Amino acid sequence: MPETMAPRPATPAPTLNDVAEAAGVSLATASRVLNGSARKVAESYRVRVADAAARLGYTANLSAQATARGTSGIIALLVGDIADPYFGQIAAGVARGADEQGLVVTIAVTERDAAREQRIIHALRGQRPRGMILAASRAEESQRPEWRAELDAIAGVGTQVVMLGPQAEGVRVVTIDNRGGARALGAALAAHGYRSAVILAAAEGVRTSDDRVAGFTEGFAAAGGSVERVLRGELSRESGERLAADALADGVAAGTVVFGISDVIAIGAMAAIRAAGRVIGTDIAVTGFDDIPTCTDLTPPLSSVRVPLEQIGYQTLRAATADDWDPDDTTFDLDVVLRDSTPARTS
Amino acid sequence: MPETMAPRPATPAPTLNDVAEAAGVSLATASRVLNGSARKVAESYRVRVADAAARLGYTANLSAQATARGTSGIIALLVGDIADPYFGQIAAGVARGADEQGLVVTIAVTERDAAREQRIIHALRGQRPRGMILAASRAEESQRPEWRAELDAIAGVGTQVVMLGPQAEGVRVVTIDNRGGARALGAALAAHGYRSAVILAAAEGVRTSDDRVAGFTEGFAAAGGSVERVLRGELSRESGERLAADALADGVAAGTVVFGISDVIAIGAMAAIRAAGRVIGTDIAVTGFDDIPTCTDLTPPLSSVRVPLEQIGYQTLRAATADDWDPDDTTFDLDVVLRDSTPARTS
DNA sequence: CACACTCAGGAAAGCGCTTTCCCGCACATG
DNA sequence: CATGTGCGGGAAAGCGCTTTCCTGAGTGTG
Repeated sequence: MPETMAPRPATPAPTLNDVAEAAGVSLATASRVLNGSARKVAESYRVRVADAAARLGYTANLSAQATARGTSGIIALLVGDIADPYFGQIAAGVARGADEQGLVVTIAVTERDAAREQRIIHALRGQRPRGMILAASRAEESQRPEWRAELDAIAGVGTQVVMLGPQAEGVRVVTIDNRGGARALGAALAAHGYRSAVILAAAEGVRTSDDRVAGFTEGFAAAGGSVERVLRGELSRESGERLAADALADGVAAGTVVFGISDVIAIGAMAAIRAAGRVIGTDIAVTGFDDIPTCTDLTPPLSSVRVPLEQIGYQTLRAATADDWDPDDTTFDLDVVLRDSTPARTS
Repeated sequence: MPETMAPRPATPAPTLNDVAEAAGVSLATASRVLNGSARKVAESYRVRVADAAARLGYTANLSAQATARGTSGIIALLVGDIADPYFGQIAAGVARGADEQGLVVTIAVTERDAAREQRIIHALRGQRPRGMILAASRAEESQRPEWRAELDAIAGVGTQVVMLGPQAEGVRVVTIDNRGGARALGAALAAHGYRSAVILAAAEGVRTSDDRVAGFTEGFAAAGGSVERVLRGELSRESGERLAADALADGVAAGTVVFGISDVIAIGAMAAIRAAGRVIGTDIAVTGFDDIPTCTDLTPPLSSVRVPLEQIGYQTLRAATADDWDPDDTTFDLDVVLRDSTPARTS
């Protein structure tokens, strides 16, 4: 082992024992002073210990603390892709909540792959985390037996599991009313005079996508519109671009609205539409979903449905840590935000 | 404590002891089989243990393992704001590298605040992480004595610190050649016929910002351009918008190029310019830095300097874990990408 | 056949904490 | 003055692992 740089100083980290000795008290007392205990310690001892700790630059060894206590201050967060602004915002909310409670968050990337997710969950169980937040799970997963077994095992170590998404047995759930939001979006567009729509979605079985497709269809149809086609791909910009190109190749009538079930998909679609020489808005309208910050910077600005992701992340953390938990608190309502990418049709 | 949902099953997590008993071997043997040891174990024992572990759904308690070993498999990552695509991409690279090596990454948000950062570092030291990646530190920090003391203490617990940014004593460093990239950008714009520039930067002392300002100025001036003004704010869209509005209020000549030292700043500037009724590109040109994915989706597409953030994140992780470490591997060169927001001037 | 030697399991001593007990002290009570 | 009762410090027993020893069995040698 070369050990090229940063030769470890011979100063090992001070232990609680060191602090106790320096303060001239017992280990037990030092522990009580420094790491919140119910028992009182005389003021005189308290200061001596606190001083010694400060002087030595003591920091409790969290691992040791966790083994002794049998529980850690860790929140495990599983996201599909941390570079995606969708998950980034959620992570920001989770991080804020965790910070408030003095918890640490470990993050893992599932790449939206179920097998990978399960492996990660199994590995993370070893941390004995206080809570585990599943932000990228599919609906069907929660039915599979191995999955159930893993979840039970997790509950066994005292970890509270929270899923962001659809109802599921035995875990707390924070739901986004994707269906309702999409319904409102469909209705709003119909009210704007649109009668024909093409939907660009993710694969069937991705619950978020399915809900948005269903909701939009309901709302749009109820107000007299009709969904011509639903094309399925992935939750990515590239997929949106490809699907939109396919649709355009098959012919898309002027006055149609293209609904990308997430903003990144819609953004890809905009690129494809432009590349095909069509005009976004007056010719082909486009709307997304999520209302990521980029929406307002596009030309034309992209219509969307605002999803308060940071808030959601925060609530999800709360759900993981709160002793009492009222599921009613945690359905988020969404606002439709129409912009110039879906101008009112005055025909 | 209401304990509303998910009543903990009475099944506590199986311990290594349970596995050993189930397999009819000693604790030591079980440990050697399951958690990589140099010592050999007879095949017959090996299978019995492995079977028992699988049957019981055993997962090693990482905290206990860490206390016993005196070192953990944790990488602590400090970012300014995880919702910012800049940090999001870096985090993705770090996560990928960590996953490859079976490490876990804990993430903390400094909000770009030095005091907060220091608090977090102190707290995270308790984890005894294998490595700590500082992605949002300022240059001056590394000089302050408390800072040095904290860093020494961290090294004392065996944590390898890696800073993303300027050179610093005693820690490994991964550098982005901001100055060089910006110089190239300035030169390229001058070559495109621009002669006058306004720079929108972050506060003085933010090293990344300072380097980009300096580099751009060098490159632009060397080729005959002149930087009219440098306005300072923060690294955010809002700041970019505000600064650009200020500049416009003071008057900006047609043919000037506005350089936002990060893409988000440039994007804010684009909004302000448009709001002022000016045309981006032909009238006032705009360029950013970082080349976040959004750049190509803007209208006009935003010129920028490509910074391979995911790669950089990956390399910082390597820097944190590699035994041998060659600092030369880790200066990243940047590519200028000119798009329609800075058309060639044909005057 | 006595005598080093390996080899691999198991007992047990940690790792740095928390927490249960025990115990001596000071004060209150009859 | 004997007894009861809090109170709070300290000894020590864990927590679930790793790792150092110790030990007995199996080899090879002269």
